[in-house]
Amino acid sequence: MNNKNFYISTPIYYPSGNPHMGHAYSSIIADIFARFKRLEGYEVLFLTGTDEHGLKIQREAEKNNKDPKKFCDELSEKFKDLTKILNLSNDDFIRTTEKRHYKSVEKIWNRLVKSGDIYLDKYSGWYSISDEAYYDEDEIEEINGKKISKSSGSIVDWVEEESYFFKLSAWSNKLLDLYNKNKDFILPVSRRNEVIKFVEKGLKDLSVSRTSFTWGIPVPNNNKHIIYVWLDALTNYLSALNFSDDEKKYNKFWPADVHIIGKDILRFHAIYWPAFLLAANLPLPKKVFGHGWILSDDKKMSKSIGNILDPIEIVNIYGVDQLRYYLVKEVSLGNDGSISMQNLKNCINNDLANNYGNLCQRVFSFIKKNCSNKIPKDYKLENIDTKLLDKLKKNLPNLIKLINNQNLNEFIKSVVQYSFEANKYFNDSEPWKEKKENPQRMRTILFVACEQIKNISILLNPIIPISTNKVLDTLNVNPKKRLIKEINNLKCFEHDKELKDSDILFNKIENDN
RNA sequence: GGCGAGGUAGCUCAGUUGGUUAGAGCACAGGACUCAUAAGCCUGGGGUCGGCGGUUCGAAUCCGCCCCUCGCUACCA
Repeated sequence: MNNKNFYISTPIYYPSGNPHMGHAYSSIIADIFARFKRLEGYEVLFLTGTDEHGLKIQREAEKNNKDPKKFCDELSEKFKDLTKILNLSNDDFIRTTEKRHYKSVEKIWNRLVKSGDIYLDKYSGWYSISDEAYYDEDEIEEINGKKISKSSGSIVDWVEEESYFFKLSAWSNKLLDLYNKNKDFILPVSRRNEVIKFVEKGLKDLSVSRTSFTWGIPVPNNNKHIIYVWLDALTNYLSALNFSDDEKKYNKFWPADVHIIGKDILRFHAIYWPAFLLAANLPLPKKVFGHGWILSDDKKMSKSIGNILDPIEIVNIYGVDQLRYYLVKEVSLGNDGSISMQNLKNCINNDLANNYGNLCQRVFSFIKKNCSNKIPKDYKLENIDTKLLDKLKKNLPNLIKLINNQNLNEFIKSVVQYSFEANKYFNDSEPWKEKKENPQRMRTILFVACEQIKNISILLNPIIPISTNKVLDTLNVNPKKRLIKEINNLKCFEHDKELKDSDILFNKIENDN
């Protein structure tokens, strides 16, 4: 019951090319949840990494005249760089080419063989080399004596390949049970329905080995085969716990609390992964959250349209907190979301610079000029003050719930609301008038403003950690007190210390058009 | 084709079990103030809630039909 551990993962990324906005988005939202759980006092394991096997990587490596491992070393490094650029708080970075991963994949494989869920058979079907895809009988047609794919028009050949199979079909009912009993297992709900409908149609056994290429983990005791990349890749979530030989870490963090993924890999996480685990008699992750895609000006990003938004470039120009904030504010988590440079600028200027940033600035500079640069301690709270503070305090359980239900958008909306209110409070209280008429009142207003800035900063900390830490540094709030439970604890300030110097938090962005 | 989701202000969306003049943010216009990044605060315009029909004292909210958009439809990940 007192389990204060939390395990969250991003997908492991396929490094066949450079990191892009989709990777950044998955990572950022996972990071936000990880950071929030830490603020709640949890011990968090936040995992990300790279998925490095498979035909595509092998091909890309060959194209670049590189050994696949070396090829992956270079690209994986770029994904590691991205974790720094995005200021991710990941505790580990797993690569599927690591020894610890090989060992845990082999362990899973052996368990599946032992349980009788893996068997050797033949895979056969109409295969198009150019499409790299198999087609069903009804997806092909015969023209001039040649079989071709209806959709792509490419020639297909009948091929037969020896393959190991996983008895996926045997698990349909167990999976449906799982979806039924755990309404939260697949989120958002729309995705859950998709998966259920899909499974209800019945599942075929899954081919889980390949002999047509070599870049992968060999099947134990049969080196002719390598293990199917998804069985390989999904196991990373266990490898990072040293599944094969460290029970302590495994027991502490498994099952995972949530796998954050993109909707494109939902099936693998919501069907294959729990099926593998069920068959291996291992506990299942508690939640799989499939987010939508990031579109640029309502279109999928592509080189030919020229609408690619590069996360690294945006971070370089506008800053990492700015990108993080914008992505989670603008995109409704779970749905596809459209982003644009114009909206990014508006968002930075309105929410960050004018609202939160300027709130801090106006309060801090007022204190500097009128209170010897120290947060007043002789405050006497009046109705308007407690009303402001209590509103946030009372809503706190609800805010926590929003995060734990992955309702990031509502969460941000609420927090921004507090920032509005704090600005209004400052306006309405008119400390510049009280300065002459009632200095005591002025000091109270400034204390309350600082307290609310502290509270808002803690709440925004998982989203914009660098900026909020600057604010909390300015306020001399001990890093150990930057926790959810310290919200509305009026004793976090060291009133004898002067405020640290603070620069402009968020520069406004000039519109050049 | 089959299954599913959705169409609410210029844009992004909220609208709980049907109930008084349909809301928020952004964008736009005006006003008073000055502590602050010419920021903040106040006020305002703007919507036949996809269309038609039905149930009801009353529907964005329930039912039917139609139009439009999007997602899933198995081994590339």
